Parts: sequence; structure tokens; C-alpha cells
Amino acid sequence: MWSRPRRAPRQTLTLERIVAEAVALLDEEGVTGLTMRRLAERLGTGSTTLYWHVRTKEDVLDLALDAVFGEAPLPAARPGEPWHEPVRALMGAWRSALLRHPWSATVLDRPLLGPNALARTEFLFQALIAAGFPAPGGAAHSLAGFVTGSVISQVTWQERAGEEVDVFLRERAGGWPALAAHGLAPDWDATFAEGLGYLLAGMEQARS
Amino acid sequence: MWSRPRRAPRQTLTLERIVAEAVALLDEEGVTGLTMRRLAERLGTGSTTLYWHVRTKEDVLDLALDAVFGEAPLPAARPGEPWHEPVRALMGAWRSALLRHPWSATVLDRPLLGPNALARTEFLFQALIAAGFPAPGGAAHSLAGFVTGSVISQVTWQERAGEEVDVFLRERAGGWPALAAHGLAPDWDATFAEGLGYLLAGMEQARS
DNA sequence: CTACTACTAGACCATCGATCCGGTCAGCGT
DNA sequence: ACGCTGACCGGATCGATGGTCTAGTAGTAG
Repeated sequence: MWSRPRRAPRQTLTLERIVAEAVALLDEEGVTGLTMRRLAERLGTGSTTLYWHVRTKEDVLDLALDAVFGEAPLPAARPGEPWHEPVRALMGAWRSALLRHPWSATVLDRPLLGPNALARTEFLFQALIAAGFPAPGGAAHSLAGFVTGSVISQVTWQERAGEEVDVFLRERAGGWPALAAHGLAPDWDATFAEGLGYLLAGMEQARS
Repeated sequence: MWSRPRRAPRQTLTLERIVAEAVALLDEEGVTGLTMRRLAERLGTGSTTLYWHVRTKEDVLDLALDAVFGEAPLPAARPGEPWHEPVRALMGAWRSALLRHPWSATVLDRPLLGPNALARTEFLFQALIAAGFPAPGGAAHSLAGFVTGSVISQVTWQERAGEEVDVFLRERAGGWPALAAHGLAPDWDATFAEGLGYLLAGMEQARS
């Protein structure tokens, strides 16, 4: 998607409108509710028309996902603050944006090559370099992967784990005593903060 | 899926055979290649028959994914070893199993409630408790999320990032200098080990 | 032998992503 | 003034999919 050139617009139906409506539709009905026909209908056009602006449905998802990344603000640099502050802020904003659109978790299995995603990745690399990591690749990928994994875990448990699953787990809790005692219904925000803290602490230790 | 009872078998076509063939088909053709019809055909039966053993296609994916988790061996306890050794071994095996079946990354957005996945999660919790973490929930979820995210990152970059994407990124590398300099074509094994090291180091620090 | 249940399958349905082909309309060179 | 080109639109349609309806068959318990 990102590597193909854009066309010159005539501005009746624009890529921007398509993406905005796609995000709205995804928010309302989830990933299975996104159909080219339904999306076209909401835009007051035919499904065929979409294919002039977009090559496949995958393109729509790529664009929608990058729009979500765009919601995560890049932290402003405050001189004198410890290096991990902007990193923590970025990862938190990253996570929040994804959680605000839970369908995004289902769709994270694609390369994040949109401009918004790349800008945030670049920010992360720069922050780590400024912090004194000469080879920030491992740290950056770890942080990004951690956010991705955390969001997916949380969303799948929250969304899919309804009554049925809960009952099932508690019924057989005897088979998984430690998990049942400490793993069910976690405080997701706290869990994320804790894990991010571990990562950053380990990185701080390796830095010095 | 996991919360529904099994039927008594007559053993011509069994759930086990279905799952094994599903994994094989997924390995060969990826997640888009898994069709109820194709799966049935490979099993020498009609697609309708599958629906007697399985309620939806989602069930097949649940089962296939749990079969993959089953490939990760549970580390044997060796007395006297540091607490993070079995944890590191488990996470490595977990990751390896998923990477051996790259389609699993596309399918990780579902609750991991199969017996194999739960057994490994339970092992993780117990190892952390034995290590002295009184409330291992945060640490365990962090580790699990980290593995999930790492695998997804690696698979998507490796699979989808072909020639086109590579060229695209290097062309515009000027826009993301730090990323281009340190983030492309990483050594995935080393990156995973590094990130896991950060996590474990941070946890060790919090423990003491 | 009968009845029951495990199990199989063909025909069929709605729906989906995507394409074919035929249009419409704005702007620009002449 | 004119017509042509290319941006843009959409109805009809294709092949395929997940899933159901209905009608069976075969092994087995009584």
C-alpha cells in the first residue's frame, strides 16, 4: 500500500473520507463488520467505486490502522527529564490509541509501514539513541513488540472472554491453581505499567 | 470451544485427525488457504461432515493453535538453578513453536484457552511464584504478551516485507534516519533474547 | 430384528471480495 | 465552441466461502 503512488484527486470521494468512515465502521461493528459494500453504502456510493481509490480491502485496513497510530501524540521533549519518560509516554499513547479501537488488535498482524506508525517508530529509535543506546534496535523492537502483545492480550480477554469462558475457567480452576489465583481479571493498566517498568529497568541497567 | 463437552467417538473421522490435517494445511498454505472445503477434501470427506465434529471454522483455528502450543515442551525442573532459567526456556520454546507455524501469528488474537496453552501459562505462574513473586500476574502477562508481540513483529516483517517494502523503506530512509540505521533487518533471535533479558533483569531487580 | 445414535453428504443459501464493462463529467488544448 | 482524454462512478456478475437443511447410512445395544 504505502509504496504505491497516490493519484491526483477530483475530491468528491477521497481516500481521507474512505479511511475516516472505515474507522467509524470498524469502531461500531468490529473487523467482521467491515465490508466493502457496507463501507460504500455509508459513503453513499457503490462498492465498485471504492476499488478506484483502493486496490484491495487490505489497503483499507492498512490505512485505518495507520489512522489509529496517528492518534498517539508524539511526546514533547522536555530538557532534563530522564530518558525513559518520553519512551514511557509514547508507549502509553501508542497503547491507548490501539485500545480506543479494539478491532486494531485483530489487525496488527501486518507490517506497520504507514507514515504515522513509522513516525512513532522513528521517534522511539531517536529517543533511545539520545538515551545512550548505541544499538537501539533490540530495545526498540522489544518495546514495540511488548505494546503489541499487551494490547492483543487485553483485547482478546476483554472482548471474547464473556460469561461462558469465565465460568469455564473457574469451574476447572483446580487444574491451574496458580493461574486461577493470580491470573484472572487483572488490572490491565497496572499490568501494562508493571511490565513496561520491568523492560525499562532492565534497559537502564544495561545502559549503565 | 473449550467449554463445550466432547462427544463419544466412533473413530472414523476424529477431532485429532481434523486438527492434525488443519495444521498441515495451514503450514502449507497459510491462514487464507484454510477452507472448510479444502480441509474436508484432504480428509477424504465432505465439508459438511466437519461441522459434526466442530461448530465453526473458528473452532478449527482454536484447536490448531493449541496444538502448536503443545509443541513447546515444559522445561524440566533442575534444582538449584536460578529462577529465570526455566522461564527463559519456556518463553523460548513458546516462541519457537509459534515461529515454526508462522500462520499462528495471524491467529493469536483469540483467548488462549486450550489445554496446552493453559498448561504452559500455569507453568509460568508457578515458576514465578516459586521465584518469590507474591503476585505474579503482572510479570506473567508481561512475559506472555512480550512473546506474542515479538512473534507477530517478526513474522509480519519476514513474511510480508518482500522486495517491494524493502525498496520502499530504503528509498525514503531519509525520513526515518534512526530507524533506517538501526531498525531494518534485525537479528530476530538476538533481538528476542535481548528483550527477554531486559524483562527478566527488571523483574529480578523488583524481586530483591 | 429393531431402534437408536454416531456419522456422512449433496444441494443450497446468503454474502463476500473483486472484476468487467459501460458509462458520466470536468477541464484543457485547439 | 468543441471534442477528447482521463478521472471517477456503478450495475451486473463471477467464483468462492462459511454454514445450514435435509436426507440418508452404518454400527451397535437391547
